[in-house]
Amino acid sequence: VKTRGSRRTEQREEILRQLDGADGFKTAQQLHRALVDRGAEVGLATVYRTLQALVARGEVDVLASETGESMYRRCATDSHHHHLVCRSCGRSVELSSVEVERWAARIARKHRFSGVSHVAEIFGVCERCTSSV
Amino acid sequence: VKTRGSRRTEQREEILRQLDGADGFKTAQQLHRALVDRGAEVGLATVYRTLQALVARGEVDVLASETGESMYRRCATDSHHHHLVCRSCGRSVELSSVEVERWAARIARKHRFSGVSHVAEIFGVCERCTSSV
DNA sequence: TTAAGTGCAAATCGTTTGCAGTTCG
DNA sequence: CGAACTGCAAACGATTTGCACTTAA
Repeated sequence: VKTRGSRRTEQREEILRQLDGADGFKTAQQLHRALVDRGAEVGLATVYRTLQALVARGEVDVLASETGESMYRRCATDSHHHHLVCRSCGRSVELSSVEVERWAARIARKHRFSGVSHVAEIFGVCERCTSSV
Repeated sequence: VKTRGSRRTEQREEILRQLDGADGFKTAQQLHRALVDRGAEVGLATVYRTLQALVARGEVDVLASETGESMYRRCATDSHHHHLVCRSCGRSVELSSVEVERWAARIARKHRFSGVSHVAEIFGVCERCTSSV
């Protein structure tokens, strides 16, 4: 286990800036492309490494898209929550749900599973994307 | 769109047999390894192609593991449902949840998202695996 | 100075595909 | 016979890593 993300570097700032500017979940590749297009000099590997570090520190949320790629977003809430994600643009809404939490806990208890975690994400097409097609 | 899985072949039978024998979600690679170990002559590509076909026909369930790999299982219920999956052995329990369905529908409506789908899986370690460590 | 960070290219890993040779119906 | 199917190896796309070089502290 290395100590990562302890320094302030140009590229790290750029990546954070990009994350803040995004209004939804983006893949590492999308973020990198955006950075390059914008003129920022950051390598793809660095984007991956940085995102990894940010996730480890809990500063960024990851979720697996329906196709299996990891998507990242800087979330407002630092506690556990779920998302409603637009399949088309990645725009997302943070959700906290007592129902889901209770459901997961109840099921786990019932079947005597330990070390339980759960994922619950809703995918769809947001209003803006629906009308722009 | 091709017509796939219309024939009865030796390898298809082996794969189905393997799926029936499994008591939880398995990756394509795990299934393939098991088949080879058992002496069945099936190529990895065939396993992937067959699983794909089975999923398309709704005879098999897929879900993305926490690490992003696809895991397959022959499910009893043919309608939409969720799972409680053991991280250690893959053993799983099928769940149907009115709460989750209602929650997803309510959230989608509220934010005016269309074409909505959702995933909700619970991961943990089953009793048997917990005690065998 | 020196551990942390970076770019690049090569390496992984899961999965898909092109193709030539089988096989089911 | 002809469309499905198969194996194999090459192709892929996302992510990781080895390495030599740079830089923050």
